[in-house]
Amino acid sequence: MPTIIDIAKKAGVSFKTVSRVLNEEVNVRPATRQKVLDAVKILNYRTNTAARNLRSKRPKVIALLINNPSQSYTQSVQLGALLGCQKYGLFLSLHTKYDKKTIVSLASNTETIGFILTPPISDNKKVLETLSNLKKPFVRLGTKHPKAGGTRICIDDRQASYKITEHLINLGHNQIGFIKGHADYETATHRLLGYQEALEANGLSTNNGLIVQGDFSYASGLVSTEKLLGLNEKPTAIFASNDEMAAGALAAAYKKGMRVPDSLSIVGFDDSPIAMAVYPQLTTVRQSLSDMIEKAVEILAKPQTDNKNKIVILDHALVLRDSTGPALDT
Amino acid sequence: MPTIIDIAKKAGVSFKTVSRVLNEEVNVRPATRQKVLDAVKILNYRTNTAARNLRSKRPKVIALLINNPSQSYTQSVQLGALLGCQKYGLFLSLHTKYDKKTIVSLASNTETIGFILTPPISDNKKVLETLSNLKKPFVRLGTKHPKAGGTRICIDDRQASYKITEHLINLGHNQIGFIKGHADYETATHRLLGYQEALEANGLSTNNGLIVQGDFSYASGLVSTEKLLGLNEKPTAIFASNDEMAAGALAAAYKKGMRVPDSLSIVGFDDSPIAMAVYPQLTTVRQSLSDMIEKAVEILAKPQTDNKNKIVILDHALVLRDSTGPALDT
DNA sequence: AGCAACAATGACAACGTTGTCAATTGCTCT
DNA sequence: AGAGCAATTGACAACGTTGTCATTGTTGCT
Repeated sequence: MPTIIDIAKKAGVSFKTVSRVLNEEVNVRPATRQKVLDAVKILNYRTNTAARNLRSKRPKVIALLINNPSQSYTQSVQLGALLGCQKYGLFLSLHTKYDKKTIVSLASNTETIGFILTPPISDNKKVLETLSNLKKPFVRLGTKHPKAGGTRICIDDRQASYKITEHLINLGHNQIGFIKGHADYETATHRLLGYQEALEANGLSTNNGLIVQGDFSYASGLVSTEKLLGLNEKPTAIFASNDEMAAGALAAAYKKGMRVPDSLSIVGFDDSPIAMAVYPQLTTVRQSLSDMIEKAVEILAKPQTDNKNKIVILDHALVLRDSTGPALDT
Repeated sequence: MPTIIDIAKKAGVSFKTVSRVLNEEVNVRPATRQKVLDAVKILNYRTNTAARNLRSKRPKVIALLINNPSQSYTQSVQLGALLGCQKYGLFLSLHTKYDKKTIVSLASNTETIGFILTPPISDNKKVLETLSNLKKPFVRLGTKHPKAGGTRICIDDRQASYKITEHLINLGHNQIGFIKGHADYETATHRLLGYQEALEANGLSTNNGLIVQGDFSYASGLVSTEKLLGLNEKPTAIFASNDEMAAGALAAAYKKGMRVPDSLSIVGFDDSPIAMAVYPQLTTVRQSLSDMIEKAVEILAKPQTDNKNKIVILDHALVLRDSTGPALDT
């Protein structure tokens, strides 16, 4: 492998000048820069990151904190994180433990640039408290709440929820059941709010026992739906706060012998792979977690822009598939 | 951050001895080792990996080649890879492009330890040819075929397939449709063979037009099942070569108004998250891709053991859920 | 006790880069 | 043309570790 010294010889300059060119420092004459770049190309030079890190102490590792590695959203999270890190020449370290000790030890590692928190860790009090004392930047995914600082990246869950609820209302549904997500997730609250606002805006009651607590799992979607379908005033549509619970809702409907969407409409949220694997395929809200996390990596990788306490709101989209249909005439 | 020199002072030895202890070299007196370890603990020392990498030139990166990052199996692959890398203090670099140029450039990077190939790349002729000229170790997942060398890690697809087919036969099914996987995947062939062997062993015909070509996608599972259900001699059970196709098969059954498992049994393969998200939940074969890949990382991380051309066969398990039931009396 | 053989430790260079500061070059202005 | 100044380049140390080789300590044997 060639070193900057080899490049320097080839280009007829000092190796320090080569270093300057490679680091895009100012005050290098264009002609000199070109000579160096040519030599780099000819010798197929690649920076030795170990040497660079040793001397420059530029940190190189992003710590990604995730709660439950088996959850469906982690796939795109990991993918986005890896791709983002590669884009900026960084390394990713993945953690499913996030006690104080772990975080402090990560933060005290000079190689660590900062942290990315995924829900529900984004709103975990202890973690935020620990991080706020540590002077390392961190990005929180899927939350709007200012709390202990850090850049936040999310979609407008409330608006998305409003829109998908309105979609159901427009189909004629006026008894819409809602399965709430796990209380630790801030998104769960926003999705509920959006649902309630849409009902109110359309003159429907929001206080009729149609809201059931779930926890984002398939099992909770199933149980919650069974509860809803056992009510005297059965819902004609069910809004599950994520796709996994919507899949559970489908299962509950089938068990009762109901056909979706003929006698019951179901919507989910996330557009995870599951949404297209169930029958009928789910009407849902698409959000790109991998975009979120790539953005998060970018923010940590380029700290020059002032991102403290900033909030980034990404796009979402309503995805209409086959799990929703007109309400039955009653 | 303390350095080995600080540790050396604290422990009253030379910094070289500290280095020896940290690298678990032989020929260090236990008492000396203990003094060093105590100092390490007290000062909370952490090795500076940049310095270590610079001097030792021990390579530190594992290149993971995957075909389609959106496929369901990639989640556990990535997870296993990341965890494995962390266990051995390595870094993971993920690649979805695997043309000759990419591979050569990765291999020429001195930081690269070796490659892990996931299906169908494990049996990609071009890739194997390129790699065999490059003197970097590689591990191939999900294939038994010797071809161009490299350690192979897989389950016994044939036996697993045999067992799940036999499960259907024992339920009384004698018309079992089979949806083949994508031809590029070696596992697709083994699964077919296991199915055929089980039929033969039980005196059933294997040559009756009940084998349809799929490509491991949901859509192909759906279309293939429609074909099978359109036959004069309809199958009473369908064996889809993976869970995604099984989900498609379920959809096709529902479209026809059939109930699973009452009028049609369906089995999948992989036990991916989808298997538990559909209704009814799938009877399938569990294989742990994350175990496979952790093993792969281990093999690359500890090259001292002679693993050339070795094959590692991991366990699998039949998972009986709700998508299979007794055959109809006809 | 004396010596060999080997185990244990230490001294110091080297890895490839960036940081610091000094030296040189080129430009502007009189 | 020469002074003065900024832009550009270069010389060399330093980063924290491991590799090499020399030195010291210990054990077993005669």
